[in-house]
Amino acid sequence: MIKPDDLKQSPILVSLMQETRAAFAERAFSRNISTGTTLVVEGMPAEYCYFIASGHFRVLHMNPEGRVQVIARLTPGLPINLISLLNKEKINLATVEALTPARVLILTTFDFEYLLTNFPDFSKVMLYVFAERLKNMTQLATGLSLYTVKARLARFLIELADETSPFDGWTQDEIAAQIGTVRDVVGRLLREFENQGLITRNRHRVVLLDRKGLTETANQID
Amino acid sequence: MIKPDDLKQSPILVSLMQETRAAFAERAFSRNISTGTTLVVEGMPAEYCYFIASGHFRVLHMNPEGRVQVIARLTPGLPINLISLLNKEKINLATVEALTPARVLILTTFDFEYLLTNFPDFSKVMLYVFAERLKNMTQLATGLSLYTVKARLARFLIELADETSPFDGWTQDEIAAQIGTVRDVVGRLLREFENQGLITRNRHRVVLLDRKGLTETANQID
DNA sequence: ATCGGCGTGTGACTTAAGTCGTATGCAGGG
DNA sequence: CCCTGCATACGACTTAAGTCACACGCCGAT
Repeated sequence: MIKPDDLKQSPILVSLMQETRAAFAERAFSRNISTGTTLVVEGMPAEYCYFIASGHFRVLHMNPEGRVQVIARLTPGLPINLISLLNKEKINLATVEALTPARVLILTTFDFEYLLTNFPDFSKVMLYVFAERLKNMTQLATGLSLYTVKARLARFLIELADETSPFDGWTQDEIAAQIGTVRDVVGRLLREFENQGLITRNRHRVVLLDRKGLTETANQID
Repeated sequence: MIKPDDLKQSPILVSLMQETRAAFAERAFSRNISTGTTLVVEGMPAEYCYFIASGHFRVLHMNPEGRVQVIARLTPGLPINLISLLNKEKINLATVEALTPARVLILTTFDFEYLLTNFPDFSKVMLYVFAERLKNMTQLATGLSLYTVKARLARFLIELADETSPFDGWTQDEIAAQIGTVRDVVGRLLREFENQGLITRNRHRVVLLDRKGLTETANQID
């Protein structure tokens, strides 16, 4: 059983009205997730949506070859699989995996729709969340199309450095899946950046040395 | 002055409640747009949002080189620039151009937010619109990252053939901007498809000959 | 009819990025 | 301690895709 006040932990749900949180808490149940668990599988019928109580997730697509593109990384508070529920086919549109131990609050499709229709502030908050995600997706798409891998990696490193809660499970494979390339290329470019004195690396952790220089390569087109 | 019943023309706004449409009509004003007009400029302060009464638009990004990536094509009923208004920086996140003569209904930021807070069905409808767009954006991004230009073009042609209201202003440049490549490459591949007997072309119009064959190349990874 | 602009056709060349093979290094479990 | 499994390092090779140069054809405006 979930207590309404527990939901105040969530940076998203906290902005709901008291009664909305109560209705949410009444219907949701919670579940613990261990690292690496696949919470949602693309192509399967969509039955639930989730709200992250704690932990990190990644949303991804895979092509027939097995190459992966990460669509989004989700942090506590954010919803999972809403879009699948809102699309009338009700099929999971992407795969979602836990990157850390995590806990999620689960709603059935039915309860989710109930909240949506009866608690206006709920759908309004979701709208803001979607706007944010749409912005990120746009950046991802335009990055992939209009900038080189080098520029995308430079951007990624800068954003990473600015992150408030640094996640440090970044393997080269992870980075590659994030910026839309393969491991080998990431390795090569990191070496190149290191030789140029833009970064240093010790123990799988990248440290920016020359932020301005990196910003330049992030905008380079040649 | 806009009459509430006019809004029933819009495939999106028609699903609002009578009173919501009335409130919308009371606040919106309308404007005619000629082909090629840039309605929204990326980077400028976001002051209005728009709802398409008639006509087609494209949403795009441009890199410093001038290469263009189309993010979305918008048809009657769909909103324009909502995401920019919902993001707290209130800066236009992309550029929007009219592809045909068009008419739009305009709301100020203030009125938009007013409708959002006071008419729950309004925000709920927008949520569905966003879900759809998020789905499209995801497809765009994963296509760019995980599939070849050839596969993307094949997909594009198939979708185009399935379109209900065929838009026929498709130059090779337009197609290129849509699928994330350049004119030359589109031309080359169309020729190749034609030689393989997958399509024919007469007078700037592409006709599918072998849908199954095209579907195959759409999924090819080699 | 002539002109000029736009969209297109087409080959030759360049290059960013992906692929492959093999080597090294570190870390945890038995 | 030694395996075994992951993550990384790095050079050689391949290729998809972008770039360049130039020619052609169509259409609307003068």
